[in-house]
Amino acid sequence: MSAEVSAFEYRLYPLSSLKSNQKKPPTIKDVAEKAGVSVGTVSRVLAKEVAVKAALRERVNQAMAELDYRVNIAARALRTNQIDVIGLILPDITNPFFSQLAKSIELQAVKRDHSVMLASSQGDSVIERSHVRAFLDRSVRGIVVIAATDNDFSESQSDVPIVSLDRRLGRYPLIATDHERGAALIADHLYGLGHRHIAYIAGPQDTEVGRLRKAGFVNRIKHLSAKGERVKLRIHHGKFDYGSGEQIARKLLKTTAGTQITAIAAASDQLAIGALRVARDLGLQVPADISITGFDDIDLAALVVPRLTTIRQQTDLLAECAMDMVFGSINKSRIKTIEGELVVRDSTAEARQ
Amino acid sequence: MSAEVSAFEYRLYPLSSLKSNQKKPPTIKDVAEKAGVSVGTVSRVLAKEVAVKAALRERVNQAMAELDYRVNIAARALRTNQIDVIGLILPDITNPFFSQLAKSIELQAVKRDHSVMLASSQGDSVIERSHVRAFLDRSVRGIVVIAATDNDFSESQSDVPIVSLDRRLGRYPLIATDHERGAALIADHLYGLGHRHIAYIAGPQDTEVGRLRKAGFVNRIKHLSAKGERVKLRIHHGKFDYGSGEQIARKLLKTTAGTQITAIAAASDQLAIGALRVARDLGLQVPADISITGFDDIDLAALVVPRLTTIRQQTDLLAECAMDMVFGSINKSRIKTIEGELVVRDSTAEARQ
DNA sequence: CTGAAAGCGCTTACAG
DNA sequence: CTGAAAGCGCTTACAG
Repeated sequence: MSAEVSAFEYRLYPLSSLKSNQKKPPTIKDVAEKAGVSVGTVSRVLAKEVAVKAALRERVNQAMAELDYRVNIAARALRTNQIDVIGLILPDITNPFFSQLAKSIELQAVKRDHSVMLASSQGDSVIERSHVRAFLDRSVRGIVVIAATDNDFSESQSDVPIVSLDRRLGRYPLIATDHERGAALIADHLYGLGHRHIAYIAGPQDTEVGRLRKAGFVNRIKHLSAKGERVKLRIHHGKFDYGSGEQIARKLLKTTAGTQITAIAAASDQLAIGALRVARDLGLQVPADISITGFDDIDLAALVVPRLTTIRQQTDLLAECAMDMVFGSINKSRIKTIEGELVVRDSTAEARQ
Repeated sequence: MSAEVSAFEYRLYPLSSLKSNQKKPPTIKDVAEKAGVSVGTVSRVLAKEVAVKAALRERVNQAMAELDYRVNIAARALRTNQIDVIGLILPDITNPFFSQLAKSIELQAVKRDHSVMLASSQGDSVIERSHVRAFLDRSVRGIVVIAATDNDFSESQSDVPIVSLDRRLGRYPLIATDHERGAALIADHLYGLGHRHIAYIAGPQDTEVGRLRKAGFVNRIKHLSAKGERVKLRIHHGKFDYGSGEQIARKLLKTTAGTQITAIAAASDQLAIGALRVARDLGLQVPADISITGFDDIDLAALVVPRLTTIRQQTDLLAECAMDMVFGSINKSRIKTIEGELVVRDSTAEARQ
């Protein structure tokens, strides 16, 4: 009895149909049959080749519509060694600036009928390297990487275009904001407001970004110092995150030397926001007692209290240039620089006396 | 003369080698030859099948190492109708809570040797739908979606597991925080601090999350009202973003009724942070004059001034459960709920008299 | 346990 | 302009 039941059930749901109880999706062959043409012709219609007679094209399109045909991407990839995917590698999607960049990249990719694969390096260039290889294995159309750290990374010669964005990867082309000049704009701004005791919270010096922003700021301050009033500049180093900002600002503002400081220039908005929070904790008014500046202009910069004076990076433009370079000619230039823009908000004011 | 030169150049760089001047990557066939076995055996070693003699396995592994062999993913995908990719669809990667979730998902995927493809729906369920189809076309291993809005979405029956995370997609299984209970915890907290004039800033009511959090909060307040002191509750509706919080709080606090309010409970941290900023603009001290609460516990919640009292969502656990469900048995439960946790920080205090 | 062979669904020279 | 056919690099019954 029980055997009978189970046999009956088996008849109803044979194993093969359990695993996939929908019919197999139609292939190019089905379309060809239905339209009464060869598979080659279907493929040509698919590829939007012009050299197909309108009548045939029409029949093929109709057949595809009727069958709800969808091209098999794996088969195409196997033939062409290429898929419509852009690989994006970044240190941490949680970083608001990177997530803005990721959004822009995705937008650009969709605009070109591509998808994006996302991989986090967690700031580790070994992981980063393995992600690059993995993307290459997948025959992606191109790879965009926001590099973890400086390194001499270089994959064995490959057809796949690799470009770095914001933070340089090895000798690959780079699209980035002019960090040096942006930092100089901040220096000018603070100097113009009469600040002569300034602390600079630098980003990590094992990244080009960190070094460039610091150099841009410091050199500009030196320049101004040389031809005008002298500036006392203290420099501290951290990462780019909130925590570093908090930690460094706390240490800084508690020293006696720290009490003389009238402005803190931070190498990133996150650092600046961390500093903002410390200032508040210590009962300092921003900007009345102390001015604070950032870099990046993440969404949050306009929302913190007080709103942050910073350098705006044009993420949309950066992403667009990166993708242009991926899809563009072979003759890629080494580096493409985008201007940052000084955005003056409420966190800076004239230096207190 | 010029013809000669060009012929010479052509000889040096025939077109085919210009396009790809690296040698073709080795295939399973090359490995088989080198190891002196059949391609079938190589494939079996690749698949880590145990039923391969150690001696052969050894030879194959050696050959693969020497040739630096890498499996062709497209070919495998064509055969198996499956790739080691998880599709992740979310409304906006820029939303800090979603980006935290995305990070956790990617971590989980890597742990299972999968990659993630990212697609933004921009809160539009038509785009969302097309992304689902696109992922299905790619034969991804599974799809995780943070739904744009409520809708009765349902793809034609498919082998590919689809699960929704945080925000429900159609009738697909959902992994989410217990929003209702979380909101009730906030209600208890505020009531316990003596707040009797409360404003609730609700999230969009065309999302289940928005409705559940509101219901959880409102019902709990009603319950407390019924058996204790009465609470005056005002409800306003917005989106989940900073801007809505700012806008609603501003309107709210400027009314005469608004001045009686001693607490604002917001349906998200972003709304709460927007409200925080308005309170500050209007010269209100938080929490002395007014308490403000959020929901999510994004990184930022612990960094704003004052630090935000909120409900912590366990993003790692949410992501893990979602991936367990993707990779898990066929017998998926409709819904899996994770507890939220009340995190009391500095933005709430006893109600002013 | 292993090999020979079929076949996944496309694209693309090659003829005509 | 179109068709017939080869082949991309794998996996997997099927024998043995």
